[in-house]
Amino acid sequence: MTIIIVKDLHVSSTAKDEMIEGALKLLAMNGLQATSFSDVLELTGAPRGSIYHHFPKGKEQLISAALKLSETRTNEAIGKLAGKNATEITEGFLELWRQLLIRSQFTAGCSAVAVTVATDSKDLLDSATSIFRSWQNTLTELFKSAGLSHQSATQFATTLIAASEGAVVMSRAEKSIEPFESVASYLVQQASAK
Amino acid sequence: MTIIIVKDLHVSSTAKDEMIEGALKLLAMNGLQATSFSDVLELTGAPRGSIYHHFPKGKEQLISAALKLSETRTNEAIGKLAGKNATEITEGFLELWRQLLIRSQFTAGCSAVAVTVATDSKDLLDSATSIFRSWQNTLTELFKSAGLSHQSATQFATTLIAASEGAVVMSRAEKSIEPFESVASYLVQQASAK
DNA sequence: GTCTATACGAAGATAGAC
DNA sequence: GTCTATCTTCGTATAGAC
Repeated sequence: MTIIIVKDLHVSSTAKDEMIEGALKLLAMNGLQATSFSDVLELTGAPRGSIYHHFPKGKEQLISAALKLSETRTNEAIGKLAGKNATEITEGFLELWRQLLIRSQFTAGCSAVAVTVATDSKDLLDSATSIFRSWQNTLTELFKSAGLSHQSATQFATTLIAASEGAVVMSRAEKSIEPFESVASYLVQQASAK
Repeated sequence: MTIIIVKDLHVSSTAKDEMIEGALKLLAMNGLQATSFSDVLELTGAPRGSIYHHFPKGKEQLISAALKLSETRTNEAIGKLAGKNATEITEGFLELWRQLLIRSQFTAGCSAVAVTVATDSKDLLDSATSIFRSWQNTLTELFKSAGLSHQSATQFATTLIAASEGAVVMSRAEKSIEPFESVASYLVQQASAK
């Protein structure tokens, strides 16, 4: 009897989805300009002929789809923190970034940051803005449900996002979890005091 | 009588310095890959023939010099906060970023972040790391002089840097000072409680 | 939906004259 | 130190066959 190990079981993944997925991965690791069609094709094994079939508007459309995917995914993850207290919400959000850093061995970061600091396209900047805004809104609501005032929830949500983003960049630069954990520890402390 | 207005009076600026200066500006605005020699030449008016005269190792050398310039400048600015209390140090550091955002109308950010999220060069990543590390060290010392414990100073310095970096990115995305000010307000509050 | 081939431009880098 | 010209590579995009 032979056992077949399927490395990645994507039940209904199309070539298009694979490309979006690959673009997101490369975006987070290499930045916007360094995410080329060639790289995406190499990573996904997708055929070159498919690019402009699936993304007639070219690269912007692919990147835009990748950002949209990132927004959906992260919002799903954040949504699971509903009903928890401020400390748990903070820890849960930080855990998402911690996993990204560790799994990628400090080579990956936030796709929205990568795009924001490198794009000249209004549309792509808007897509990145949409990500930050949705996190902001969701986290603010969660913190309010956890008992924080509107003002306090808003401010702490924004700070949590900003500090996480910055900490991820610092840990990528250092190739060490240390800066991230230092910031994480501080934030959890703050949340627990609320 | 004719009045001659000199737009930029750099007493002893060489073509090389102008190019480094220009590269830093473009890096902060457009990101790493989008900072091309052509753009630097256009911005500075430097002659194309000078590039490989001044930077024989090419683009990496130019970017590396720009990061070094950024490190020197920011450290000078941070150094001026010596002897101040925790609140003033925090406000002073934040003010540097606020000025960058406002002067550039939310088009510029941190060059070290731009490089970290977009480079594949070990050397350039190290240059960025050096920037974060020097801020970290300097701010930690300042906070210790202001009366904080070693542990507390370290953690707050790291968080201040991370949160500032993240807030700058968010404000660039939103093209509004709001996210930055929300984070800044929170951080100053925290510093004042120490 | 996928393939090959190719056009087109931009960017980094080099050579040699002045 | 600066100039022009050129080379190579690479990335996006297009065309047309299968």
